[in-house]
Amino acid sequence: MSQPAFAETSSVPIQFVSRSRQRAEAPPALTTVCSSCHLKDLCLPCGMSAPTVERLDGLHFGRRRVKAGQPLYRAGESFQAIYAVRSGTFKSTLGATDGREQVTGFAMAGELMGLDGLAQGRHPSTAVALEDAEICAIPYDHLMELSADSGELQRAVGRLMSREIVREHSLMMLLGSMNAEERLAAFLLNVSQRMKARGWSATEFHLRMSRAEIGSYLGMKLETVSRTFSAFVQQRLLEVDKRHIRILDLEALTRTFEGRLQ
Amino acid sequence: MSQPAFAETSSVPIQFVSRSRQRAEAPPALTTVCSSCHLKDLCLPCGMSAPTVERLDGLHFGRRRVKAGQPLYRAGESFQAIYAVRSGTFKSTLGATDGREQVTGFAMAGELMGLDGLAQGRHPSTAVALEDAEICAIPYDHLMELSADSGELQRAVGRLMSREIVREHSLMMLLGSMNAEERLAAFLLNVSQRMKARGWSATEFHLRMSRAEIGSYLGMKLETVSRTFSAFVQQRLLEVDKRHIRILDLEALTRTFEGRLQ
DNA sequence: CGCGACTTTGAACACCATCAAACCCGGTGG
DNA sequence: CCACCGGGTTTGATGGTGTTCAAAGTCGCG
Repeated sequence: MSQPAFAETSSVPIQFVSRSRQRAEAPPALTTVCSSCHLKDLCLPCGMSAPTVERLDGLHFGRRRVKAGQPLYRAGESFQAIYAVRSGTFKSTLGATDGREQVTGFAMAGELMGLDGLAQGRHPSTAVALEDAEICAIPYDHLMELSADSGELQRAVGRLMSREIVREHSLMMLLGSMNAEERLAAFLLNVSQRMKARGWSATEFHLRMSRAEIGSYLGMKLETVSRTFSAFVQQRLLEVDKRHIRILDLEALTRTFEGRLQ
Repeated sequence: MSQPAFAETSSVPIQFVSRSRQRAEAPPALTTVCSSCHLKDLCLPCGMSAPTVERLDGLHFGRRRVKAGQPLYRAGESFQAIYAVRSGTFKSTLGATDGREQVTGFAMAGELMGLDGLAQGRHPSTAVALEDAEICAIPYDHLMELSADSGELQRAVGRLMSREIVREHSLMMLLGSMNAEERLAAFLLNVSQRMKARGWSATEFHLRMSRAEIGSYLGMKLETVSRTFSAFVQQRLLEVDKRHIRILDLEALTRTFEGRLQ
């Protein structure tokens, strides 16, 4: 574990811009307030009352761009902030000492990353952008200070962490008891729902990750992922053109793994 | 994995403090204070300063016995409290609508359960005692109130949840990329470490769970678990008599899955 | 154009699941 | 006392699913 902390991580330093400064002089592009963010119903403020969201505006979010293929943070780095995806897609990976690594999740706009770093004060995982992306860095200390004053905020943060646990539970279920078709169906339906929640089509979308990354996430080899896609095409459940997916029969796809999840 | 250093078990006797504020319907439930609990270095108070632990004493823990085979809580029940195991062993399971269920974890003395219920306000999983057991019920509302006053406590709770996320990450790695021998070796070494942290032998112990439960947890069938045990016996890594395990060669067992985890 | 990264498809094989039988052990009841 | 039962475990034989190895196709890009 020889991880030079910030050496190669980012060319662009995170900028923490206070809200007053922002009003006064800072370029508006670099700071954000939750209350006027278009992602507020998906992201950190989800489910909070308006006054509480305004409280969040006091947070000094730093915005940062991350180029495709670049890491947002790496395993071993000290934990300072959690991250909210503004645009783009990320993968989180856990590395083994023998070089193998496994994808533990994909994050889309409005989703949070880095909650796992809190346990040890260092990130155990690495987050890499799958396309050019933009994030909000939410300083954890500051978030804790704020939530000490607000029960609602405190609870919301707890719920977010709990939701992450629940998410991983379903993934364990998937990895522990589903076959290849069920796994891929579950994955596609999950992506479909998340696309829909973001106002995109639930039945036609572009995957940002490679077959190998999907396979790593689902616990199967890239060849098996590819074969399973082909099988779905043959069954007329999907149309697939490389990473472009069109779901032809959502119900049948759902039936493929019905009763297996939740 | 995260193993807090083990401190003296024998010394401090458990103190039960009866409280005047007790609900009418409640049985003469005993309450417990964290500061004098023999599990305090493993459990909720782990890593907290003495003053903060004393703050925790203000929590009205309910103690409860759970008989072998009985549920502590069931999927679907409303979430009120998180639970700390005082004695005994539990399994957490996630059920599928088709009746299949999967074990998502085992909890031993000092470990917490139920954190996943916070997300939706109901427990998504069921916790069942594998032997006669005793737990502390930690009312979540009350815990939140307390932690609003104490940054340290607030952080500790956050760390606990994060640790759960990290734990599940390792399990995903296991389920996603290990073969049968690696999985069982990882499981046995994990149990071994947890036994050791509780002052028991790291090399000889009694498993509380069946082959089927181990299999469910590790994503394999009970027959495969059994065969893998036999293979380890043949390799002179273990002695196995039903659920009684003696590890003969800890290093070799470690080598079996070296580099795969973390 | 040609290279590299990614994807698809085929063929053979390995590993684990499945089905089946036997065993062990404690508990119950004739 | 023994027979019987049920739950859990072990072991064998067989087959299926997904992996592995290999080759060829596609696409973007310098």
